[in-house]
Amino acid sequence: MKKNDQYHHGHLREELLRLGLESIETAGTEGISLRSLADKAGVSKAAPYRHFSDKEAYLGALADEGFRLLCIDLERADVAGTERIASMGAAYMEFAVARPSLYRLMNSPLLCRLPDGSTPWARKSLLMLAEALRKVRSDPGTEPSLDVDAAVAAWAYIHGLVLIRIDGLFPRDLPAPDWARLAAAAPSLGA
Amino acid sequence: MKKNDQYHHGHLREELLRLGLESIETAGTEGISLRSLADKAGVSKAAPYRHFSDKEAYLGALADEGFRLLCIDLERADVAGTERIASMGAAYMEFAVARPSLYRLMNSPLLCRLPDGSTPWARKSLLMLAEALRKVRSDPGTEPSLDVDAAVAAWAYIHGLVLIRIDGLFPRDLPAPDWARLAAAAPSLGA
DNA sequence: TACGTATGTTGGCAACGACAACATGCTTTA
DNA sequence: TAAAGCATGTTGTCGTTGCCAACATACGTA
Repeated sequence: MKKNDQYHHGHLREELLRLGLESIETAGTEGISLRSLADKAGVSKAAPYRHFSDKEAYLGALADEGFRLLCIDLERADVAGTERIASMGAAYMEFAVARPSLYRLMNSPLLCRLPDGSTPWARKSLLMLAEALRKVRSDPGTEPSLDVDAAVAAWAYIHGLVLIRIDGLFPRDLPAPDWARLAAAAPSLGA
Repeated sequence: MKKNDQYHHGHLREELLRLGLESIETAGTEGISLRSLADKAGVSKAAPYRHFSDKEAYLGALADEGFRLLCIDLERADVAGTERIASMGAAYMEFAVARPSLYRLMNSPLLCRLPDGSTPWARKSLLMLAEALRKVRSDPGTEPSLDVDAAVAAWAYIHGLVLIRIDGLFPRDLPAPDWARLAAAAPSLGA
């Protein structure tokens, strides 16, 4: 345990990411400011700039932190057998529903503006989905190679489904869709 | 034609929306400020607040303006026959690719925070998609009723596909998917 | 021990959203 | 027609934010 008010925080970078994950869902992505985070960390307003070149770099790091958490959930859901995709699809949707603002940040155009290699977990999570899809398809024993278009189709479906749900795009006055059933329908895609 | 520097602009609301549509793709959604728009319209910084209660109300109006444009494109693509959905799917993707920032705004969580009935064109465009889907399915002559889950499935697929494309989420170093073919695959959904 | 570097602080600037108080000009009606 | 009322635009201001420069502090290392 460190003394309370020392000049150097010690783990400010990790603390800022932790605080970001904590407040993004309550305050929304727009409600996150480096100044307010610095306040919460008990540190001056300019301190975050010692760890992140600008706000976009911080949000990029926060997004990748989100992908790290997603990878953990996907790993846990990666059961063997035919229900592999359904299980991962459900885990994927549960993650997004539990952390809607973070999920949006993770899939925002911000990511592709970041320097290559700055979001390793984002790449990892995509490869996990693609690999699971590949395994399911090669289970019958035909082609073990990855069909890019099929993977994108499945990804697009679950991604769109999740966004329509968490963004509240579906009209409130119409009968609500069966989200779980729709999420489980992902494997029937890309024939 | 009106005199140039008169006290009252006359069509400020429409002008602000027009300027917004014009600059959103070049400056990005984050780059839009009511102040800069007021400048471009040759009007003082507080003038926009006479027409929109706050920035969110303006962005909501801008989004609905986008849906109006989308409705026009969808209407044009609503050809009769079996390729109805493929045609509308292509039009949908072309719209989003041509106006990525606007498309993102139109499908942002902002919409569901707006008062009911403030985005009539958003509703219209969704109903157009659902109606087209219904027609295709009843073409064989079985059930004319709308299957909500099937409509959401098709919507989610094309929505996710478009977002993955315009947000640049697909890794640049992997072989690019065939977007057009994927978009045309929408009708095979939700069996 | 002294120096260099990483980390944190203070002060300040410009842009922005939003509000209040005021100015202007159209519209309606007495 | 004239005055009242309202819609619309202006000026001034405040608080917040991103970001930079100059400075302070502490840690590691030669």
